[in-house]
Amino acid sequence: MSAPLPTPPSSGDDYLARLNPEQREAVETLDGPVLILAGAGTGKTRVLTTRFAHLLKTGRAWPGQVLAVTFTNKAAREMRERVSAILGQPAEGLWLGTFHSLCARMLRRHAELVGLTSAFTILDTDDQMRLLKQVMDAAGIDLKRWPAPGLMAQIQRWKDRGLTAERVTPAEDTDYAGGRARALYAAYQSRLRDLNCCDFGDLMLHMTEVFRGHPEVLADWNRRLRYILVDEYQDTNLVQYYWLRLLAQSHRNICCVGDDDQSIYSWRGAEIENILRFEKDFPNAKVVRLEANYRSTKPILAAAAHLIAHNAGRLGKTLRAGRKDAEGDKVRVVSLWDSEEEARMVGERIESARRNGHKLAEIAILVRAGFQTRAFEERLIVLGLPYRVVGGLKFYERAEIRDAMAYLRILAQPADDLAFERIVNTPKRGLGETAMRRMHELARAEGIPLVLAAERLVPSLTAKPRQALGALLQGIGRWREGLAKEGHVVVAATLLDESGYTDMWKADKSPEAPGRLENLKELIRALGEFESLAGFLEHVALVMENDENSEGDRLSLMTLHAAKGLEFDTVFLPGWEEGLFPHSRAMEEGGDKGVEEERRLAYVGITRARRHAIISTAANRRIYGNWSASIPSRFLDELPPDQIQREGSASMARARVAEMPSVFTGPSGLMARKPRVIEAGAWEAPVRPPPANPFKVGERVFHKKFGYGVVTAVDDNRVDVDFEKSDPKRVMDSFLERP
DNA sequence: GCGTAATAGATTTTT
DNA sequence: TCTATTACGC
Repeated sequence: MSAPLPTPPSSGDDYLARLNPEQREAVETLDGPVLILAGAGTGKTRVLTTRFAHLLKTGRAWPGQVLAVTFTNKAAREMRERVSAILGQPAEGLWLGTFHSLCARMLRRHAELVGLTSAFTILDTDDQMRLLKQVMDAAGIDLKRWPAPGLMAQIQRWKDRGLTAERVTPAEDTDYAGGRARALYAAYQSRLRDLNCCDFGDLMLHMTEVFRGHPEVLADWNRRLRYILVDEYQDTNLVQYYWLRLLAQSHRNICCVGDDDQSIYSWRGAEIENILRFEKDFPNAKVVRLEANYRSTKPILAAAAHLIAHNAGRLGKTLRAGRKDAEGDKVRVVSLWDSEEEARMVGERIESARRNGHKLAEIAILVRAGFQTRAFEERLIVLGLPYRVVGGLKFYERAEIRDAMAYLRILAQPADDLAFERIVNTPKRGLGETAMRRMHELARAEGIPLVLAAERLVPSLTAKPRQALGALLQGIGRWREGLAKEGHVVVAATLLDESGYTDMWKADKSPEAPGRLENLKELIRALGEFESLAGFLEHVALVMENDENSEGDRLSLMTLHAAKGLEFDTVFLPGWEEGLFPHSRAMEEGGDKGVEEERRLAYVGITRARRHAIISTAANRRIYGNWSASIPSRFLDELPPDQIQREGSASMARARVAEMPSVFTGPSGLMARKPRVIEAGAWEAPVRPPPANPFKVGERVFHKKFGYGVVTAVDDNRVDVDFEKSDPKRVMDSFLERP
C-alpha cells in the first residue's frame, strides 16, 4: 500500500513537503476529532504514518502517549517501519498494533478484573468450537438439530456488539435451541474462565467491560494515551467502537481513517454506520477528504466511480487522477463460453504479458470465492507460470502446528484441558471414547484438570494404553522441568521426538507429510526468536503469519477480500456472474444492503489495478461438479460504456456449439450438461525454448500439489506423471522434485 | 479402538 | 466434484 509520489525517501524534516494540500491538512490537524475519508490509492498509509511521526517530531506526544490501531498485523508492521523511517530511528515503546493485540496487552495487566490471570491463553477457532460443543453436550443439546457453528456465530456477533451474556436481552434469544442461546453463551464463558482462556472476541469485550466497570482504570488509560489513530475505521464493529470512544472520551484527540466505499466486512460484524455517524459521535469533527488517486489510470478510476455511484447512503467522494501518466487502456470486459475458457484466456494473457517483459509479481487474479482459484491453479501449472495463493490456511491453523502448540501449552498451563485433550491421543495411544469419557467424568466430579484425572486413571487401564498414557504423563513432567534447565527450544524439539509426534508424520505416506515435518522445524526455529514460551504462545495466537511461497517472481491468486489494501499493475477479475458475484447468499441474507456490499467489493477489486483491469464473465460454470448456465453480473451494466472495451468469444462459441445437436439439448439457459466446445486455437500456448530435461521415464518424482508419482513420458520441459493420489497429469518440470 | 464406507453440504474470514 | 464428518464392521 504505497502512494508512489515522485519524491525520494528521506529522513529529514521535509516529510510535510511531500504531501499534497489535502494530505497535509489531514496530517497537521492534530487536536480534536478528525475523520479522514481516504479513497482507494490516495495515500492513506502515508498520511497516517506521517501524522504519527509528526506528533512525535513536534513534541506533542511521547511515543507511549499515542495509540495507533490497525486491523492486520501487516498494516501494523508497515506503520511501525514507516514511522521509524521518518523518525530516522527505530520507533520504540509505541502502543501500535491490531485491535486484538493491543487489547491482549492491556488485558494482561487487568486480567484479574474479569476473573482471569495474566497468563491466560488465547484460543484458536478450533479450540473455541470444541469447547462450545462440550458445553452444549453437557447441557443436553441435540448437536444434530442445533449445530454448534450456528451458536458460535451468534455468540461472536453478540461479542462484536459488546454484549456479555448478561446484557443479551431475552427478546434477542428466540431462534436458537428454543431460547437457550443466552444460557449456553453464559456457560461457555464460565468454562473459558475456568480454563483461564479467552477467545478472540473476548479480548475486546473484556477490555470494554474493564473500562465500564472500573472508572479508575479507564481514567488511567485516558491520562496515558493522549492521541489515537485508527486505520480502516469503516471495518470497526461495535465493541471496537465502544473501546475507542472510551479511550478517547477525555481528550477527544481521535483521528480515524477509512473509506465507506471499501466496507466489505459486515458479515464479520463490521458496522459501516460507525464511519457514517462519525460527525454525530464527535461533534465539531474535522472531515478531510483525500480524493487524489496516485495509483490508477483514468479509465480504471472512471469505471470504479461509475460502479460505486449505484450505492445509496455514501459519504461521497470523487476520485480524481493524480498521477501524471494517468492515460491508459480501457477496462476490458471479456465474455466467455465457460469457466475453462476463462481460465485459458487469463493464462494466455499472463503468458503474453510475461513475454512482453511484465513481472508476474505485478499481476493478480482476484476471485469472489475461494473455490474459484482451483481452475486457475490447474491452468497455471500446465503453463508453468509460478503463482502463490494468498490467504488459505494460516501457519498456526495447520493441524501439526496446533498439535505442537498444544504440547507446549500443556507445559505452560497444566490446567489447559483443551490442549491436553488435543494431544492425549495424538499420536494414537490406544485411548478410545470410553477412556476419554471416564477421564472427563473424573475431572468434572473432582473439579480437577484433565491431566490430573488422567494420572489417576492410568492404573485402571488395560496394558497398552496404560503404558502409553503413563509415558506421556511422565514426559510432560520431565519436559516441564526441562524448560528451566535446557530452555524452551531444546524442550520443544525433544518433546516432539519423545512423544512420538514426529514419528507419526514420518510414518505417514500422504504427500503432505514431508511439508508438515518442515512446518514443525519452522516452528522450532521461530520459537528460538523468543525469550520465553509465554511470549511465543501469544505471538503464534495473534501474529504469526504464513509467508511461504513469497520468494521469486510469482503472480498472486486471492479472494477480493484478501486483496484489500494491495495493488498490482494488472488485475484479472473473473467470474462476474449473477449468483457468484454478486453472490446469491449475500443477496439472500442482506437484500439490497447485501448487493451494496458486493458492489463495494467490486469497487475494491477494480481499484486494485494500476494500469490494466480485465473483467470476465462466463456463460457456463461448473459449480460442485454440475454445469450450470449463468447470466452476466449486473455490475457489468453499471460500468461506464465509454470507458470499457467489450470482447468475447462467448457468442462465437455458442454458434459453434449449436452445430452439435447431440449434446446441445436446448436453449442455453436450460442446459444441464456442459456441451463440448471445439478448441479455439487462439488460446494454445506458444512455443518455448527446449531446455534439457533432467527427468527420465520411470523415475519417481514429487509434486507439491499432486504428491508422489512416476514419470511416464517427457516432452521438452513438460513431463507426464502418473500420480499415486491424483489422476495422471502433464506438468512443468520446474514443479517437480526428486523425493 | 480404529479404519473404511456412506453421506451431507460446500461465501467472504483482517484477529 | 470434493471434503469433512459420521456410521458401521473388524
